[in-house]
Amino acid sequence: MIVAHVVCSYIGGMEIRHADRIADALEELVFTGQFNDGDRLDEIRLAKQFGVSRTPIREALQRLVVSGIAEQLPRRGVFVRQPGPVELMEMFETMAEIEAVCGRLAARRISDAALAELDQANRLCREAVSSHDTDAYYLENERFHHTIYAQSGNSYLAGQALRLHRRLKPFRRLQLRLRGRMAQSMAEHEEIVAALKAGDDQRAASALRDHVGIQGEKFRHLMMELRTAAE
Amino acid sequence: MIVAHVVCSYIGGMEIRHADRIADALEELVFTGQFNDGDRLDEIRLAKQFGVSRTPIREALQRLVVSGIAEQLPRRGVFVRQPGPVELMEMFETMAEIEAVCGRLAARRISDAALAELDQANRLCREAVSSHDTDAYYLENERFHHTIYAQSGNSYLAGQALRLHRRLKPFRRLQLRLRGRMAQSMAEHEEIVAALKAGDDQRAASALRDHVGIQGEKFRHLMMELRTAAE
DNA sequence: AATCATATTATTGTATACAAAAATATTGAC
DNA sequence: GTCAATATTTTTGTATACAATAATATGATT
Repeated sequence: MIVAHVVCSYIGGMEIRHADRIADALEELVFTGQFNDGDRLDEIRLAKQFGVSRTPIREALQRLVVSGIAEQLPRRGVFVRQPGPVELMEMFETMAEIEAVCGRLAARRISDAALAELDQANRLCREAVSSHDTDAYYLENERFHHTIYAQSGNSYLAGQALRLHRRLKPFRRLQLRLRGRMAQSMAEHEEIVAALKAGDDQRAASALRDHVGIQGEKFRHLMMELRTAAE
Repeated sequence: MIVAHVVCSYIGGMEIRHADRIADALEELVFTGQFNDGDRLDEIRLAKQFGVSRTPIREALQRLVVSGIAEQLPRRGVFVRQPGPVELMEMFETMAEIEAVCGRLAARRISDAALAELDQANRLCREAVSSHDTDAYYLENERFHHTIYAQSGNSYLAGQALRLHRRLKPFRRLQLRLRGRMAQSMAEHEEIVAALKAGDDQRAASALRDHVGIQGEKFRHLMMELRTAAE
C-alpha cells in the first residue's frame, strides 16, 4: 500500500526538516521547565506526540545530547539534564566573566551608533520599569546585552555569550521578579554605558561582571528561600 | 531473508553505539584536516566506508552540526565547516580571554597540590625542550593548561575552556614548530606560575592572556607566510 | 551550437522492519 | 511470602523501503 505522507512543509523560509523543528521544540520544553531532571525522553511517546516516526525524533535527541541539555545512556535512553544549584551558580559565574570580557573588548571597539543603541535600550527599559511591564523590560534588557556582545568585535565570542545567555534565560527571569531588582539593574546598566562611553575597559569589565554576578546572587537567594520553604 | 547483523560490539567499556563511534571518528577526521572546508559529507559514501547503514551516519552528522564542525543545508546535505582565518583569530582571542578568566579565578582558589603539579609539568616541559621532544612538550603543555582550567574552581567554565582548547589543538600545534617558540612559551609558563603562587589575580590573568594571545599571533604570522608563499 | 523544457537519476528526509539488550512480569523453589 | 531463575514485553539501535526534492542528463526548438 502506498501512503501519501507529506514529508515536510515548505511554508516560507520556515523549518523544513522535522528533526530540526522537533529539536527546537524539545529544547524549548526543557528550558521552560516542562521536563524535570532525569526524565526519560521516550522516543515512541514523542513520536506519537509530534505525529512523526522515531527517526526524526532520534535525530533531534542527538542534538539535545551534544548541546548538553540531555544525557544519553547507551541502550537505556536519553534523559533530560537540568542543571543543579551548583552547576547553575557556575554557569552564572561563567556568564559574568564572559560578559566582562565582552565589555572589556567593547570598551575599545564600540561604535557611536551602538552606544546610542544602548542608550535607547536603557531609555525603553526605564519606561518599562515605571509601567511595571516586565516583558518589555526583559526584551530591552536582552537587546542591551546582545549589543555589548556584538560590540566585542569578536563574533565567535559573541556567539558563545549568546548561547550561555539563552541557556540562563529562564533562571534570569526569575530573579527579575524580586522587589526593586529592575530599578537596581537599571542603575547597573547606566554604569556600564558610562564606562563604555569613557572607553575605560577595566571599569566596563567590572561593571558587567558585577551586574551579572548580582543576578547569580539574587537567583541563589531565591533558590535558598524555595529550599527552606520546602523543608 | 534474515540477516544476522551484529548491532554493536561490547568490548570492555568501549563505544556501544555506532553513531557515537562514527561521530568521534568524523570529528577527528575534520580536525586533522582530512576534509576541506565545504566538502559534502556524503551519507551513502560514509555508510559504505564505515560499513553501516545511513541511519547511524545521519545521527552522527547531527552531532557534528550542533558542534559547529559542519553545516546543514536542508535537502542539500551536510558540509564540513573549517574555520577561516578571521574566525580562527577570533577563536584564539576568545581562548586567550577564557584562559585569563580561569587564571584570575585560579589565583584565588588554586591548591598547593595543583601548584606543585604546574611546577612538575613545567619541569617536564623544560626537559622536553632540551631533548627537542615536541610531542612530550605538547603533552605536558596540555597538562599545564588543563590544571589551570580545573583550578578555576568552576567546572562549567573549565569544560568550556577544554572544548575550545581541543578545537584549537591542530592550529596551536603548528605555531609550536616555530624556531624558539617552545623556549619562549616556557618562560611565559614560569611567569604564569609565579603570578598564581603570589595569588595575584590580575597578573595571572594578564600572563595567561598574553601567553595564548602570542600563540594566536604566531599562528597568524604562519598563515600570512603560507598565503604569500602561495601567491 | 545554445537554450529551455522535460525526463532521468541521485540524494535527502521519513517511515517501517527487525535484532539485541534492557526492563518487567511470571513462575517455581524454599 | 521471599528470592532467584526464566519468560515476556519494551525499548533501543540499525537496516531497509519509499516519497519528495535537488541535481543531472536528454532532447526539442531555434
